[in-house]
This record gives sequence, structure tokens and C-alpha cells, in this order.
Amino acid sequence: MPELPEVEVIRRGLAPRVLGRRILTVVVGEKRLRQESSPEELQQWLPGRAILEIERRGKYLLFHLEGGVTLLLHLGMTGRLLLLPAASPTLPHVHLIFEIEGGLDLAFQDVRRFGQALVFPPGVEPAPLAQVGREPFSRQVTPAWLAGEARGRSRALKNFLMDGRLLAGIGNIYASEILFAARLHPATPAGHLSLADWARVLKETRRILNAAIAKGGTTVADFLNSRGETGLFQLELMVYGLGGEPCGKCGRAIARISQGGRSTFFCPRCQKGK
DNA sequence: CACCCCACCTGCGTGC
DNA sequence: TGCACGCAGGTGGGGT
Repeated sequence: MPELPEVEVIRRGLAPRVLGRRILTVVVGEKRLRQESSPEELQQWLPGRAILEIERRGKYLLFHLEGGVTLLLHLGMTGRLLLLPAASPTLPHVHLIFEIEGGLDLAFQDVRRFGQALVFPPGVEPAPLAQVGREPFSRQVTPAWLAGEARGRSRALKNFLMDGRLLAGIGNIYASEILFAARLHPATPAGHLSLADWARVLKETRRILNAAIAKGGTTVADFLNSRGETGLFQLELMVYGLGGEPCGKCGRAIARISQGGRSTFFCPRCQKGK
């Protein structure tokens, strides 16, 4: 499900409704997420602490709690964070419920259980963050930095863009969309791009991520925001999921290939390189 | 290192 | 109707 825009939409939806409120209790479900702190750790560190800040790093959400405790959540492919009235009817595939002061339940629902829910005591840096690269909107990210990271790399541009250890938050949908907008073939070796190419990639990355956030994210199957609403950016997709359809710019059939075990969509006429 | 593939899960659509 | 197969917004471990 969620790439950077979807996670940011969730963060923005959640923050005004939970900041300053305490987590009262944690209800732990039967099945565990792929990475989940033990029930004992969750019970030890969360109840009674107010939520001071919700931060996004790449596709991770960090709940900074009173006393320096951090709750890290990752939604994997199908994760949702739904803010519901307390004691709402039980939904399927809800693996964690954080009861929030003021009559709210924050439910972590995740059909495939690829998500993560980890607590970190005061002073302990959340381990997954060590692998998270730079934020696409950071001033640390420039065309020259991208070109430097790509120098000598043979891997396909699309796989390079999706490497969260370099640039954080770009997943399978937005990688295809960004490369269509930048008019670059997804199979181009990353090291072959010019500085001007990287400038275009960066500009389109920021434009598309911002537009997707403004539209409430992309719902192709599962994504819902914290109020249970779908996004709207799927209406603006130019290539993702549109294999065989005519390109919106030139009319040629959009192609679908497999890269790194994931589907890539692109226009064979509009996107050059390779 | 850089790169590739597969595992981790469940559900849904398609084709026989 | 039933079943087998392929595919799905991500990450990370292991192999080459």
C-alpha cells in the first residue's frame, strides 16, 4: 500500500486528533506482524504516555512519546491506521489497538502482516532508521548528489529510485510515474543519466509526491487514510496499472515489464534511455 | 560492495 | 462451483 504520500497523508490526518493525548492501553492481537515488539514490551513502554509528535521518515511513522519512548510503525503493503470511536465493532485483520485518551481507538489493520510495530526505550535509536536514506524534499538531495550516488552503477534506474537506503519513500507506483514524467526509460542503467536527467528526475519526484499528498494519496486496492477514506491520486496516474492502455501523451500502448520482481509501467515512445 | 532473488502473508481476479 | 495460478503500494536476508 503505502508509499511516502500515503504515509504522510496518514500522519497529517492523525496528528491533530491524537497529539497531546495519552495512550491508555494496548490490545495485542493473536497473530504477529512481520516485525513486532513483544506484548510485554508494548505493555511496558506505551500505556500512560502522551503522544508528543508524529514524524515520518521514508515510509516509517515515528510516534514520539513522553519520556523519550518511540513507537515505530510501518504499514508494509496492506497496513492501515484507522482512528475509530472507542469500542467500535471489531474489524478483521486488526492486530494492534492503541486506546487513546478521549474516546479513540487507533487500530493497526494489516491483511498481509508485512507491517512493523516496534517500541524503542529512551535513548535507543530505532534500528530500522539506520537503513533509511534521504528525504526527497530535503535540501541534502540535489541533482549532483543523485548523480554521484549513481556513478558507476549498472542497476536499472527504476530499481535505483526505489532503493530506500538512498532516497526514502519512493515505491513501485510512484517510481513508474516519476520516470514517465521525467521521460526516462525505467531500464536505463542509473549511471548513464546526465546531470540534466537527474535534475528532471528530482523535479518530477517532488512534484508528483506533493501532488499525491494533496490528493490524499493513491488508492489502487487497499489504501485508506486514518478516517477510512480513499485517496484520489489514482485518477491522475499516467502509467501505473495501465498496461495496454493508450499513453495519455502520445497514444502508444503503455508497456508493462518486470524489474526486480515488480511490475513496471512505461510508455515505450515517450520514455527514452535504456 | 553491488546486485538479484526469494521469503514473508492473505485475498482476489482469471482461466480452465 | 471449484481449483490452480499469478499478482498485489515493502523490506530484509542470503547468495553470487
